[in-house]
Amino acid sequence: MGTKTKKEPEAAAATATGPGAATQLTPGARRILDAASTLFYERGITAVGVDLIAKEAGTTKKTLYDRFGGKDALITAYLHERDLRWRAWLTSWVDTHAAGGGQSGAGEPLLATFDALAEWMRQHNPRGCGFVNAAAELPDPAHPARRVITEQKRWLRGYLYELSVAAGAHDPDELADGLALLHEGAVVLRGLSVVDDPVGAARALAAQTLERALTPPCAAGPPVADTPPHGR
Amino acid sequence: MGTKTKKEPEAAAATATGPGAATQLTPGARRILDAASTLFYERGITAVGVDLIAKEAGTTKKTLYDRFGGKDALITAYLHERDLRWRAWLTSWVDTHAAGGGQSGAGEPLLATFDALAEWMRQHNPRGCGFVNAAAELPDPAHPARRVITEQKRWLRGYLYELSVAAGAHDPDELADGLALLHEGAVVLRGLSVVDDPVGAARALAAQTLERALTPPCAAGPPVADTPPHGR
DNA sequence: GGCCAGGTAAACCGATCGGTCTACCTGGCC
DNA sequence: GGCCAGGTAGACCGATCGGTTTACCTGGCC
Repeated sequence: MGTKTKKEPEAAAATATGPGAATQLTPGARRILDAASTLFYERGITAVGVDLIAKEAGTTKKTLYDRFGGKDALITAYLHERDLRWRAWLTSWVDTHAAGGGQSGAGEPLLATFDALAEWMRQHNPRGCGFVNAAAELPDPAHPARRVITEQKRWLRGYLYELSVAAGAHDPDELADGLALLHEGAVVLRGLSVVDDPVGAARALAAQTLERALTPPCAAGPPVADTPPHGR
Repeated sequence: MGTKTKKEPEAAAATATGPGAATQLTPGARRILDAASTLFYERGITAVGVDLIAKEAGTTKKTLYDRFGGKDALITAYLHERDLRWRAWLTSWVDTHAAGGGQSGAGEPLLATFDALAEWMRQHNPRGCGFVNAAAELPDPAHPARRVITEQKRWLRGYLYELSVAAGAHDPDELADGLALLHEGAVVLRGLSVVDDPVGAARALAAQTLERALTPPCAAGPPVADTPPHGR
């Protein structure tokens, strides 16, 4: 094989590396990724074939394989970009909606994350969390997209932890875990018509939790044993 | 198309109707359903083909189609049986572990549901909730298995509601919603290595919530506005 | 003009998909 | 013995899967 310029699909850079790498894409690649994002989320990853993606994007499989290298890389790119969008959405929402004078105190940014989630889901989330769905369809732990999925969840927990510390929680780890639980639960229960307003319920429960987590531990906390019967 | 005895795959009864219908199955059908359950859960529904299921069960596709009628019905039967197992597990656990003198009061049965969940997942749940995963792979709302999925979630919420009423919660609806949220969140976050002990965290948060939900509303509740900024 | 990245069009590959079919064997029941 | 449900074995169907290949067109840049 000569030293020609072929080989190594360039968009592979968008799959695993730099944050802004997903921005500059060939027009064809852009349409492919957009089409793939919609189809993967709405119909499922394994249920959507590359032929359909290419057709829907108005291109051919050739372009798809030239730009992305394969379906797995395209899946990874889809999740990566979705992750970037969600992070940007959440942080900018929190920055704008909780920066001013929140009347409910230091926990305002943490509560705002639930409002951001509600609006995000209202706009583009009728089928639950794209990452949880993807994880369901990609059992292989070695699949490159798995890293993107776990990173997304880990980032949210980390973000909630930062906000918890900033809010002055006396156990930011516990608070972040609890709020992460509520986030995931709300996303899952939405779409499955079992709870009327899952995000609202999660926010209400979060407000209760916050109230307790932000008051000094000596204030009103009864000395209940918080260790479950079977320990650990 | 005479009036012969062919037609109408019998196991279709196990897909949509009666609760105990899944019990009496042909030996071959039993092996097929067992194999399908394992494969569907561990590798994903769309990723597993009927050929593999038949081979793994030591039968042929002929038997599979004779007994179940098609892949969709087999999927439905898989979810239905898993649902039955989970309900039996949860209720029997709560009955045996919370019937006696729970020292933490009337909320004991509700807390016990989290212990039941923890043990259930420890035994057979490395890949998250089979129903959530299935929902991710079956976008079509008309798919027969969707009914089983939503029924499973609805049942859990209903069960939590009953226990909440029995515990004397002054807002059993709100409590059931909150606990359902924690259940789902715990199941999702397990397997995605982001929180050390999701079920434990959920249980701890549930204990806090219970404490508040079971005390009279006039006790210590500050009159904070529980309406989010943007209402609803 | 030459070069080349980017793209379109379409044939092609082996494998697998869900599903059907014929043929034959077995054991129990009437 | 006849009948039949249940099962095994395996060929077969059209469609689609992920992926590769050849050929040709286009516009910009040197």
